[in-house]
Amino acid sequence: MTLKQDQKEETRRRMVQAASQSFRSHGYAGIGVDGIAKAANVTSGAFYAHFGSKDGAFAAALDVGLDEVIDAMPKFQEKGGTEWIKNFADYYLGRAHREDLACGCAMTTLSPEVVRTKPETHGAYEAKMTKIVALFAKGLEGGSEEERQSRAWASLSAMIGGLTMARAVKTRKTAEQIAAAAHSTAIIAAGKVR
Amino acid sequence: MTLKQDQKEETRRRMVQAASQSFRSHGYAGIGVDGIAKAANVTSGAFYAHFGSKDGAFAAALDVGLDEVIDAMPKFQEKGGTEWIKNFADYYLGRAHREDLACGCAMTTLSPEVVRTKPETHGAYEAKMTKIVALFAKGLEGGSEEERQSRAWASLSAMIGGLTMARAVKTRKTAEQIAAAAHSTAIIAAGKVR
DNA sequence: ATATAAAAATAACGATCGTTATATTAACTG
DNA sequence: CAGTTAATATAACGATCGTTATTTTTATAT
Repeated sequence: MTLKQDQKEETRRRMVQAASQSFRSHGYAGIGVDGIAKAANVTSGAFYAHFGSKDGAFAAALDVGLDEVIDAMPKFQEKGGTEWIKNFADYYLGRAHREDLACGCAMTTLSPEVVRTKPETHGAYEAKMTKIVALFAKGLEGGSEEERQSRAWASLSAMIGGLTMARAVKTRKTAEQIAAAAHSTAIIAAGKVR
Repeated sequence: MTLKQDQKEETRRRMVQAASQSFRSHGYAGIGVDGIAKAANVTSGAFYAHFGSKDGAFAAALDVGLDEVIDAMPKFQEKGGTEWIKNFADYYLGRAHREDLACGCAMTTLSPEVVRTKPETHGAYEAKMTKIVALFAKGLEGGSEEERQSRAWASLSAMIGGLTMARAVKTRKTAEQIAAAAHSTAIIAAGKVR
């Protein structure tokens, strides 16, 4: 690994991070290539050398964003049992996460953008989300694998929808009402109540 | 009501509808003023005469979008009882709604955009959503008013989150798995299981 | 040290961005 | 019918859009 390769890798890391935060904060169309490049302390030249297109940068940001979830899931679950889901929901719907768009979970910030991307990106999204749901389901008990995955989808739905509304609302009071409701349902949905 | 006023009203109606569909389809930053004006068969001149700014058009689109939900809610509930929620979830997570972004419910398509708007729009969003939840809760049974509203938030969370993911995924098979899971949880959340 | 390679910066492209100012059209009032 | 007013169209603004081509910089290999 030569020095030049190191620097290139470092530059790419910074650019992916800048793209990631920018797309989450401002949406796909809400930030420009120059803006992302500037946030990474490079210029558009480096941007296109690494990503090829704005679409490409979004795909990369989505990829690492969902990988963050994939990496985090086992850490929540490492103690065994099913109490991890409470900790997960605590974090996901808690104030810190609610009030940080730039570093907010990609499932909530980027999913609404994926709808408008090219089919290729749809496919990558589905693959990663399926992986996330499989990991989520691994931390659930009872029922068949298919049932557990269904409960995982349901629990994630509640958290993502709740987080989205809680963020859109003006007062913290209402945001917390929404978060509490979604929190409760996310946990129930994950359990075997059906 | 003079002819001129009639025409102005008609123009505004077309523009609000164009803004509504455009913002839902492409997101706030994904469509330009000229694009919206063209979709309404007018020019940017008429746009600014009516809305004052692009922000203003978004606020108007959000307003009518959430009013659509407010208007629809009593229609679902008119027969009394709680079975209406199944019909609501059927529609909300069904294929037709999943595959129509432009006419898709504003709660799902516009909420992620509201996060980035000015405080004023946040406030309008909260007011309308609170109204929607109150109407939703009116169709639920058991528990206090506060509990019923909490269940309404929870049920909406599941539907919105589920719809968002179902739309982002590539294959219909997976979309339907997500929709089914969210559907089930939306109904359970609306009932008094907690 | 010099030549070669790659990485990033710079400059420029036409297109579109949101917005303002002005001009044109058409309906209302007398 | 003439004059006024309101609604919409037109034209233009500087800024930014995504992208390509070229130039500069810098590290590696000879």
